[in-house]
Amino acid sequence: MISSLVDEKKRKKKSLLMAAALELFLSKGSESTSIDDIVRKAGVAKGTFYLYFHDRNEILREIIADRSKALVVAAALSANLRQPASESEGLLFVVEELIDEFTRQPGLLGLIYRNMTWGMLDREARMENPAASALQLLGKASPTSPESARMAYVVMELVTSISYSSIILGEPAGIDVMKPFLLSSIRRLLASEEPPKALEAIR
Amino acid sequence: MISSLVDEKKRKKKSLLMAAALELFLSKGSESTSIDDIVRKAGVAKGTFYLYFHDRNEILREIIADRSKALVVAAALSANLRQPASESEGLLFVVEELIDEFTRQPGLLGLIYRNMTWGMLDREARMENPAASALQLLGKASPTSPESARMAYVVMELVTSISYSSIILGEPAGIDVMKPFLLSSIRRLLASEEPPKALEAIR
Amino acid sequence: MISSLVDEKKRKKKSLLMAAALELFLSKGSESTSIDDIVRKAGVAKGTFYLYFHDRNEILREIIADRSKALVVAAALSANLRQPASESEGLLFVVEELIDEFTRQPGLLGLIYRNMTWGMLDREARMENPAASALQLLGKASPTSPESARMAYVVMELVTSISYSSIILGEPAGIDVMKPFLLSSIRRLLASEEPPKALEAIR
Amino acid sequence: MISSLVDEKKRKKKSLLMAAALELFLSKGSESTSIDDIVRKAGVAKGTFYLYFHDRNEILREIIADRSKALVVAAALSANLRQPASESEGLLFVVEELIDEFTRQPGLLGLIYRNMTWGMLDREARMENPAASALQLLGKASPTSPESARMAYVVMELVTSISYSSIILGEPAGIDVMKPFLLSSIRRLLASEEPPKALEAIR
DNA sequence: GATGAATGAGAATTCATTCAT
DNA sequence: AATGAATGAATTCTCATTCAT
Repeated sequence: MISSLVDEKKRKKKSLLMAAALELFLSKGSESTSIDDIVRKAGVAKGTFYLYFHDRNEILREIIADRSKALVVAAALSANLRQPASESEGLLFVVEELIDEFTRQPGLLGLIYRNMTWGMLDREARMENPAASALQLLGKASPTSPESARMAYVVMELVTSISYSSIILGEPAGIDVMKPFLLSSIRRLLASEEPPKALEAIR
Repeated sequence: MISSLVDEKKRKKKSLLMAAALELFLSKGSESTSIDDIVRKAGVAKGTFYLYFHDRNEILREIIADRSKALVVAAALSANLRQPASESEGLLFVVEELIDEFTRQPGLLGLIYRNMTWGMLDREARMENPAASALQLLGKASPTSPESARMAYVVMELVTSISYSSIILGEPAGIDVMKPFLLSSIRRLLASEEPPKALEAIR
Repeated sequence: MISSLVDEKKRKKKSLLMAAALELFLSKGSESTSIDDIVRKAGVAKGTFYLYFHDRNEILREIIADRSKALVVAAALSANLRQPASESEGLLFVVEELIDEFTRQPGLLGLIYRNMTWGMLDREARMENPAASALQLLGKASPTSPESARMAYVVMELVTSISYSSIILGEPAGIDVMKPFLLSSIRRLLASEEPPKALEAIR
Repeated sequence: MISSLVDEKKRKKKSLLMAAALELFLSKGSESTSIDDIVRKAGVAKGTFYLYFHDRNEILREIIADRSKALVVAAALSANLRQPASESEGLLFVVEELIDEFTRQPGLLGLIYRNMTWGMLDREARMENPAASALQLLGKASPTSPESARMAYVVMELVTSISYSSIILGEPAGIDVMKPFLLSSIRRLLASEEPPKALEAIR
């Protein structure tokens, strides 16, 4: 009872710090955000920060793991609503939702791109693979073979890095141009893995 | 001319600084290399640094542009020796050489991955596209369509990011596993862009 | 009585804290032991510390007084077993036992040397003089004259400081070399106090 | 020429810092003197401190080595003026001068006592022994045997620790009482080492 | 009495940048 | 052009102490 109240408070303070840090990371970049900035924004004392995090990297890692997970979960849920007919189609829907989300939150994309690896998410979520989380959430089984797990990883990396260069840098073209290009590329990548019929279905 | 001698000297000191900085960036990371470290290693005074570079980011950018270019040039030359039969095959050869070079120089890969974008190289080299430089060096024309320029860009991003996660982080598998996987994926990506014959030729 | 039970409990928690602190002081030095370290080791809350001690110096002083007293008591008891024939011989035996104990517990020596003075012990024990405690415990009377009280004090200081430099620093030689040297020096110091003639001669 | 001017300036700045630090160490103790205090008093920027010293301990060590040496040199010179007839008498004169100097500068005594060992001075001065420095300065040879070197060391420790407890703490009596007591004790210590004649000479 | 989350002053240290020589 | 001593703002991190529960 009592302890749960205290625990509640503690969780809140941690969230408070993470929220403040996220906002600053997005607005001025994680590099140029000092712990001083974070505690000032969170309205707590400097020492309090160190009660919850060992150093700036720790809060950064936690935020990225948290946000990435939320991102994938949201994308997977949205994808699911579209009732994909196959594993490939599911992944494709997830990719599309991710691109849209990155477009809406370019700051988050910038934060994630430079500081995360999809492997983090796996470890965090105890999943075999980042795309796997999406697929699991889609109610589908995890990728059936190491081969397709690798393909999912490659797809996720491709989406992230092209989204980054396209949305943030406008290279080699804007996201409006790159999105269909990316989707068709991924379709092609996944195609040969599936029997011709399924391939047709996706297209 | 006297002025050319002076220019020569200036260029030498600049190179000296860049060489020292590169070595340090590779061994201890660009983040934790101070200007003090650089000038000490180069054996020049602190003030001298500011005669040639505005700040640490400038020397970092210059080094990355320089090394990336060298990387692509070397890969393109090696690829050329293998006498590719088509544009696609040429790009594929370049990719293979790049992966090998990244494997030999993981430090350089780490430096480049976090701090460059292939767009930098384009601007620097006044080329439309990173792969374009490779292709130009191969004596082929620049990518014939915007479509294929985009594809080249996508391929380069894919190679860099998967090389990074594979070689540096071992995710989702070692480079020995990922290299063939990556090459076949890229082959598939490029395939549909070419007429069936060319496709055959590459395989 | 209830109050005595409470007192008992209080004393227990205090001892618990002192034991934890002693262990830490010996292993990492008093300077680098924080109150946090102490309470963590003792398994009590931070606030509890302040219920029993005003600050870190207070617990340090108490520990040193406590340990020094124990040291002298033990040395005196051991010395007593050897049935010294005179006050001088008694002191000499105490000295020898002290050196042996310091050799066995160099950590304690380090703690004591930098932070105590034999006067502390006197005040604590309400004795006129540190050696006095030894002598009293030996069942002998307190030093008979201020003169011999001073001599006892000088002897104790000499033993402590030479034990410290010899055992901890190895200067000017190891304790195996310095112990006999020290004992013979002290014998010489005490000698002349006894036979009237010699005493006169010196004065 | 030019470089010597710069060197001169550098030495001056270092001395400036050491002088400021010494004054603060004497007035508020080395423990509670921050680097901030030192640079403020010296009137230089904080970074300047780190140009000359690695940390607070380094400046403390340098100051103590410097002051101890000055102390011994001064004592030895004064002792020399009194034209000692023997090695023992020379050491005795040095001791007396040291006691007087400690009496005049109790702050310095406090600083030295807690933080130095006579061995430091030896190493610093490349002398075999602290007392040796005194004797060397007296124009006498270094202690002739390891035995007498040890005795000199013991004497120096004894003087320092008794001066400390007497002058700073008033234990077991004031320095006016302890000085003659200490001198006669030391005389007794040294006595038996010398042939009767020399003994006479000292008296 | 006991707890431990919260505090915030303060200490050490780094480092890009300037500028007199 | 070249030097390198000096700067001081900025940052990280520690820790004794308080106080509401």
